Amino acid sequence: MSKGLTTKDIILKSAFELTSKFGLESLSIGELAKTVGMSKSGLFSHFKSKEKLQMMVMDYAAQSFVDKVVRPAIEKERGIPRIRALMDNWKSWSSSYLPGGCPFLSAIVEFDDRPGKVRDHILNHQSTMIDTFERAVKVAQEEKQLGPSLNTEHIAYEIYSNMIGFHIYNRLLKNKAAEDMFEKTFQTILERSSV
Amino acid sequence: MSKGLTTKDIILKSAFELTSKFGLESLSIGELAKTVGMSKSGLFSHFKSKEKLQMMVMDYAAQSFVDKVVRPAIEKERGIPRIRALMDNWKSWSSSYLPGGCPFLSAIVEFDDRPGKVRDHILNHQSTMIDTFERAVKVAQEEKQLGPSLNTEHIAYEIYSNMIGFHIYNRLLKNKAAEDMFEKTFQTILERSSV
DNA sequence: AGTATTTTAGCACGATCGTTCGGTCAGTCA
DNA sequence: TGACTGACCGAACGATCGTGCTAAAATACT
Repeated sequence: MSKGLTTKDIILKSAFELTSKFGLESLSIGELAKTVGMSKSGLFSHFKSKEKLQMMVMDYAAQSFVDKVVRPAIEKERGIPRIRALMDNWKSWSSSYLPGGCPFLSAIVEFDDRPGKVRDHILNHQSTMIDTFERAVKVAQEEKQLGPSLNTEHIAYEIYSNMIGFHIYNRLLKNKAAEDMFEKTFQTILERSSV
Repeated sequence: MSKGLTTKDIILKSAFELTSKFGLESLSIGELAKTVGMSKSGLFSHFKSKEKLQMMVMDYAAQSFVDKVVRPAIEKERGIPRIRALMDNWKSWSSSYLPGGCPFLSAIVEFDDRPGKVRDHILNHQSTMIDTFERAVKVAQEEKQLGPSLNTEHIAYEIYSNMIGFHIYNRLLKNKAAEDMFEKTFQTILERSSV
């Protein structure tokens, strides 16, 4: 492992945290260099454009999501326990590893009218994330814990909407009942879908 | 009505559209001046800081939401038809009057880690919006179209989450089934809540 | 040890940011 | 008619933006 890789990781970790708090567009190279304690140009030479930095930050975020949310969930038993674990892991991920809001959500919102490589990159990651939910639902279906005829894409949509709704209620609105409503809605989705 | 008021409205309309596309932070005074065809300083003198401009843009957005979504819905009969109208009006509002994404959503996401007057302002508007949903649900309850014991705050949460989820699926992910899933989820929320 | 390669800093560039200032021009009212 | 007001512009400010160039410092390799 070369020194460069380590430095790059330190930079990306800081960039990830700044993105969580202020978004991908507000992430500036000068500010980032200041927080990691190196020169603007020294930092810049690791990436070679802001676009590449932004995409690497999203990769870093995706990696973090896979490590802390998806992988531990896959080790749980197939079916509903695995879906349950995805929800739990995601909640602890966003409370323990994100100093601000969800970097995917802000990236989506910021870039949905900015066509280009960064937008496509974000879209890819987000699709993968939703696919993960849908696959977990399908597995529960195979395990006969969920009805055989239900629309798995729709269930994934409802799970996703519930997560985003919770995230906004919890973070911006600071609504005390957010977690409770999130749980109740999640339970309802499952019950309505069970055999 | 003075000339200034008219000009200010033109500016705010443009600012509203730019915000819808690129967010409240990316809204720059120079760019805005260019799109409305006046000088940066001439435009600036109408607001007196970027903060005030941002807050006025949010006011403009809220006014537009009330005019196009809330008020027409209130003219419908009390109860479920009114909730239905809120959903329909909101969908046509975001497709007909927004050149980009929902300005409230982007503002929320951008500012939830930027304490200050702008953040508080956004929070106020968003709370009002959610209150509107909750009140419509309560009215349906009074009309005995929805169960007497249900948690109206929770229903408003589910309606809101469904809207945000649809918005993201529809706009960023360009998912063809987005509208269909939105409708099905909305129906489910109502059916589950009816007496 | 000395050489080659990578990593970092320094400096500068053109552009744009929000903001201020001085001034012009039209309209209002005494 | 003359004083005053408000809308608007052009120029400029200090700061910061992303991005190059060059050279020094640090590291890896022989």
